[in-house]
Amino acid sequence: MANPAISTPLDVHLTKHPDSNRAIFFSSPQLTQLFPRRKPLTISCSSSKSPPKSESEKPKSLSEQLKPLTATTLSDSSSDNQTHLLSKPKSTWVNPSRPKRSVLSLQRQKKSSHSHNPQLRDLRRFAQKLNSSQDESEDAFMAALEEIPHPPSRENALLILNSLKPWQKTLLFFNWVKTQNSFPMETIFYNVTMKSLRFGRQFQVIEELAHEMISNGVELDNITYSTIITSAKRCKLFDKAVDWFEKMYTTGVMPDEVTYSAILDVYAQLGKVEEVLSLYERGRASGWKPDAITYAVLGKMFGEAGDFDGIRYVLQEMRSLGVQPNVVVYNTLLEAMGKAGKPGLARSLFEELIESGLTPNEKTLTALVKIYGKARWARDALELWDRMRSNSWPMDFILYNTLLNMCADLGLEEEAEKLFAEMKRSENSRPDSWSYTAMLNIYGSGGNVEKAMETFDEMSERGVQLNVMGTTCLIQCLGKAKRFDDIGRVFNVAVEKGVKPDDRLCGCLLSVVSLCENVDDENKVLSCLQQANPKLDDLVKLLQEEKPSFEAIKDEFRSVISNTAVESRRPFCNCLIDICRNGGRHERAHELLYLGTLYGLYPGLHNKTANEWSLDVRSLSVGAAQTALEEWMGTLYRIVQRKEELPELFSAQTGAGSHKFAQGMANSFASHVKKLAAPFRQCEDKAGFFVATREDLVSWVQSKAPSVVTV
DNA sequence: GTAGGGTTAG
Repeated sequence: MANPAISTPLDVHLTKHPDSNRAIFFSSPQLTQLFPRRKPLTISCSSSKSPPKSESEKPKSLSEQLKPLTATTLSDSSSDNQTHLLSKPKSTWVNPSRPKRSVLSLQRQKKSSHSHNPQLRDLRRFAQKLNSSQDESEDAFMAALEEIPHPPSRENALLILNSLKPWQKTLLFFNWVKTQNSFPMETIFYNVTMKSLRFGRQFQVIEELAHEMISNGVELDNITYSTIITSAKRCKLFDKAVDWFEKMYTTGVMPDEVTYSAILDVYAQLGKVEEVLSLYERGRASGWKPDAITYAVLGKMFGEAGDFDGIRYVLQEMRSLGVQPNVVVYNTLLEAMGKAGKPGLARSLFEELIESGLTPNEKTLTALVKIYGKARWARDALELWDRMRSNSWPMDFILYNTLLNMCADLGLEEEAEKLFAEMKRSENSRPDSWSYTAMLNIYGSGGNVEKAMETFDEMSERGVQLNVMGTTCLIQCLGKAKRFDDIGRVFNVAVEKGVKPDDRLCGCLLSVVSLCENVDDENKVLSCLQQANPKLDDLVKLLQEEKPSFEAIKDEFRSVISNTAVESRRPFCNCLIDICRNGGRHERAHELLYLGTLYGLYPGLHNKTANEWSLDVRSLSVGAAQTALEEWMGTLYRIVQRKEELPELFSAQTGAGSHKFAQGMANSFASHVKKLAAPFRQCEDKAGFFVATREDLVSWVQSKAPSVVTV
């Protein structure tokens, strides 16, 4: 029976794009030729058709105009009004003789400038007093209001309203001013109050105020609408944000660029890329020259989608319009490059930022450090680190922690220790739970069990909260050192401190089970697993029994796997296979590999072309890889015997392991190949790549008894 | 937090 949870697609091969392109965007038009054009978007604009005269003269509401764009979208490619948005941004769909109706006002709403208030200091101080009052009750606040130093004139009231927080106090003051009846409540009072409510994520109250404005005939302006829209956005009420955006058109208020880019961000966060682009294009066609913030919104959207072509498009648009990115835009685009897997282009973009005379901030550097760490670009990471110090670029504790994580990614233990000590000495960047976790990760993956345990003890002494990732790193490290008693202790401390075991921790316990050499140790670890995930523990015990039928295993396996986070499913299966092999249950290991394959945990394990069949075991554990090799050799043996057609070349890939601490998968695989006397040879120029020719394979089959290769 | 839009960590 198909289990929907099991058929969830797995992201198996985290394809890396090891680009090292140093081309700089704003100065290299050739770069555009290196990449394929983005798939053109098609758009059907009902409003761009030539409508009958009478209808074209009738003003169409902007909401109506936008509808085909935002709601019915852009899929109707049969329309002859289709436009290739991205490949031809300034295309012919705007008929100059009949200019399209504007979708936004090119003039940004002006803010009133307030004149100097001689009572400013008094009023500020009074507002501070209201803010800092310990008694949060309404009565206390109302009593404190009695002491207002000057009468609440329009200007005075506005000044106080602007300085109040949190939102409860702002709202109380706003309502109090209303009861004073000294002057009519204008839009600006609502706007200021709504802003405070937005900090408190009080969308419902904001909406009530908006309705009050409507019923009292107070004008809602662009500032009101943009505040409402961004409040809804912050509360993830995207439907509400869109509703209010449409409401402004129907009530005849034209958005300016601030409101417009706010709504672009709403659609961007909804992942509605095509809608964002059509709105963007409509704005452009109205004569809008977007500012850097708009491009930050677009850049982030493409980054979230991992859409490198889209990021490139953003850069091209900015360049062609002469919009100079600011640091925030660069930061967003750097993040986006990271998510699109383009470390080389991120590096170029960073150099461009420097050349443009901007100074990177903490977020810039955090983004880049993270990218270099994940790409395992040690040289670039260390070079960047040097530059950070020599230029005294700003640091904060997130950047410190990101640097520590980078050290973990690159296996830079000494550098991490220096950094960690520096954090301890610092004023504002004391090591927190993240920092300690990074250290546990570094010591754990480096196999430095003594220091990992010292770190663990230090955390207890300093009252730093242990989290599930730290626990996992520690247990993994203790497992490799075969310190099974300590595993039980660490596990119990973690649970006592409120750590909730997740699937990664269970996978880690499972991998430790596979390292145990006797039943005593195994039971120590299994008792942890029993607490963390009883069903998984049951499955391990079932696999160790003599009797269970394949059907029984299949049922239990499916039940466990379907309740497991997608990214932990393959690791679970790998460990279960290892446990079976270690216990001498090879047949059961083959059954598990079969089940894993059946449930889609090993896509891409086998690849066939006319000339080459290959086995890719890079995402398997050592035991699972051996099982897969045996299985494959058995299959090939039978195919040779049946004299079926074979390709010229056979290959197996173990990967060379770019990580400093990566297990020697290639070595184990090589020795297993030798044990089977299989005809695979590791390529001298390509580590982790094994090949055999058809001739090798056929002569090997002819020289072997079936029992050698079949399990 | 100068009435409104955009950016940092397993």
